[in-house]
Amino acid sequence: MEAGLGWTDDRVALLRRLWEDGQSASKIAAQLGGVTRNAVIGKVHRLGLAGRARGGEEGQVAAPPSKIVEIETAIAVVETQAPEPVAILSHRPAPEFTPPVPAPEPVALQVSQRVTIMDLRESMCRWPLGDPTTPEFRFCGARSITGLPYCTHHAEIAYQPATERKRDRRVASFR
DNA sequence: CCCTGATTCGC
DNA sequence: GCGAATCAGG
Repeated sequence: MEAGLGWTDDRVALLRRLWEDGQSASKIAAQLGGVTRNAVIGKVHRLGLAGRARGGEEGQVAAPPSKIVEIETAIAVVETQAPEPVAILSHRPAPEFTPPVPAPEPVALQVSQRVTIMDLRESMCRWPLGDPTTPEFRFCGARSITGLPYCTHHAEIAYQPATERKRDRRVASFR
């Protein structure tokens, strides 16, 4: 599953916006998923956008990302990152984003930090928390398992064997 | 040691 | 075109 990664128009567009927004290559890579920061930098150069957003004169500091971009990015992440576990357990979010089914189950106690897209790092859990269309949207942010995008808690929810999923019906609830 | 982007070069 | 390895630096 999850074929066709690579620089699709979508991903390139996202890359452009984030880079021009002053995001670091590593953060952009983490958000895109499936690519390293080297790949991002390489692509940036090939696209001819090397050198950050220069307002004109030197000493110009990149402006902080707008709220809109932050939210758009969050949505993009959910659409490009979450598909793996989400597509299996529930259904891919519709264009307008269909809120996940309410979770009647008390998925154990979780003490996560919750981080915004801005503070999300490669080693942090990328499990989406809440509604991406709201400013309150966050990612789990807990230490992720090496090699996986999620922490132990969310990895358990994300990667459930098809067979086991049948009897032990657990729903991906983004909480 | 954490991070940053830049460049090279085999694929 | 792509991106890992590497370089140079903060």
